[in-house]
Amino acid sequence: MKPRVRFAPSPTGYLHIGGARTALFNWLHARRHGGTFVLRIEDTDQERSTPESVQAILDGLTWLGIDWDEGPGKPGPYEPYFQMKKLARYHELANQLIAEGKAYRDYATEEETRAARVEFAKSKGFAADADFLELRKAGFKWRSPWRDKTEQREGPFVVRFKMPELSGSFGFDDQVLGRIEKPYEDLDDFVLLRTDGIPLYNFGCVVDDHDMHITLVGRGQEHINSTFPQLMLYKTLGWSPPQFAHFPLILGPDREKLSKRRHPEADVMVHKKNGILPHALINFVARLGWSHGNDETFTLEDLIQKFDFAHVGHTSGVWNPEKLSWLNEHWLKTSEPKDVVRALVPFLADAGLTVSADDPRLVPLVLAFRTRAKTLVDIANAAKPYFAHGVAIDPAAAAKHLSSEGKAMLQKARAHLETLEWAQKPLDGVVDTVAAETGAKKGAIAQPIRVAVTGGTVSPGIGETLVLLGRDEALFRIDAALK
RNA sequence: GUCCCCAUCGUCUAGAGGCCCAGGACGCUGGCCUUUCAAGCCGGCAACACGGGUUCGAAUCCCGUUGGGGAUACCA
Repeated sequence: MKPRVRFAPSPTGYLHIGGARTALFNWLHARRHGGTFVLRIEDTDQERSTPESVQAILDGLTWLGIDWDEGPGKPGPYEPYFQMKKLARYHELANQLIAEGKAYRDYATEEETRAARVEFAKSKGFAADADFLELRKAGFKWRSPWRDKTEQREGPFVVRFKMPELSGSFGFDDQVLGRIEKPYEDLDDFVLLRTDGIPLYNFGCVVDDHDMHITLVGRGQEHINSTFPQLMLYKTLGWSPPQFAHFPLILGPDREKLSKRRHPEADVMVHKKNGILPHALINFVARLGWSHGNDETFTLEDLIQKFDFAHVGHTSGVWNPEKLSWLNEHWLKTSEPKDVVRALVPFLADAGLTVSADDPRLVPLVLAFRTRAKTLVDIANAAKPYFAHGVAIDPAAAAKHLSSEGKAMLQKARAHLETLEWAQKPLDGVVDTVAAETGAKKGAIAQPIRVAVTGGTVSPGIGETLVLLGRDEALFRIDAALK
């Protein structure tokens, strides 16, 4: 059977790096087995959900090259793919559960729940106004007086699942972690529908995964515990649950869970801005929590061919910016130059250069600087002087290499340069020619040329640099330096 | 607190009882190459959390301890 998997983000901000990896693992699984990858927007948190966030998620996935078969902009058989558009469906199911005595309307007022809370707090020695979560930690459980009533009345209510009183434990076989179990008694009457009629995560998630015929749910380990109430729902609704796969978390360099607040790198798009290739990020994030022997670099095809849940790790991984950087350097060096150029163009624009993607100077430029750059930003910055007319010479470099001897060498080199075919090889030869002629060291010839032509002491090889500049510009700069 | 998950170099990891006095990668570091800077190449440092078992034999299995993370909402 072809798998149907999904990525179900909540649109409450940018695409989070952890979410991106969850999406990737699911996508890889679908692509490998010829299955379907569904994108579902869980927008039930009305306070935090925004249309901009939906767009940010779509943009992030698109940049990474993760496409979806069903979801926003991709009509499919199980529409809609936004939870807020199928409220009626949740209500229908909730009412069915109520009618069957498997859920109930909880009309408990604020006062009633508070009274119960205060009583518990007192018995445990807490202040009367102790934080709800603190009390939960101390073992407070809300047991509604409406649990066993069926009467309806006016006024707001939440719909709660009526947890059966069962002994023993239940669980599931996680595709990465193995068997996970929990005693029934650990579950309580969780809320299905809020007062405003909007479903809560556990309910909406189960209904949608069922409705969308999801066969495997792959998500972060933070959801392990919510699998249990969800399993109860499947059982109660008479549905068979999908398989589950829980992926390890990604921690920040400080070993805290990667969060939007403290970790800028949690935003997928900051890496785009930083000049990281999308595939480098994919490669990095894939290797964080998954492995394939000693392999480190993977093309997308490799990943699709080799990815499996069995080799997803069990341990949280720490974000390692150096490794991301190395991977970016690797893909900068090994990708098709044309592809690098395409990714580079926006950065050129940011650097103030209006160059079209098919400018013939771009490929040689990428070839010259890709081994010297960590990011596309580096390449764009390096490229800038090559598009200008004339160059400002660094005084320290001039002092060192454009002394009278330096200029003498430069003069000799210039004379040869004029006669040569303007290509890397013959141009490189000029250093040897002058060295043979004068008995000087190669550095004493190459450096004055380099400084004259680039303004500094660091650049690609002389021949390559000269070609990049073009004959006219190169000669112009040399003459300027000679003055 | 309770429940759940986890535990190999600083970091990501290989390792499914003997092939491991533990391999790869990043980083760090020494060198080679070299007209600069990179890249590349060769080398080095560096780990099985601890304690008990099981076994002829354990990084690998079991138990406990410790440590880390996650969940405990009318967020997802």
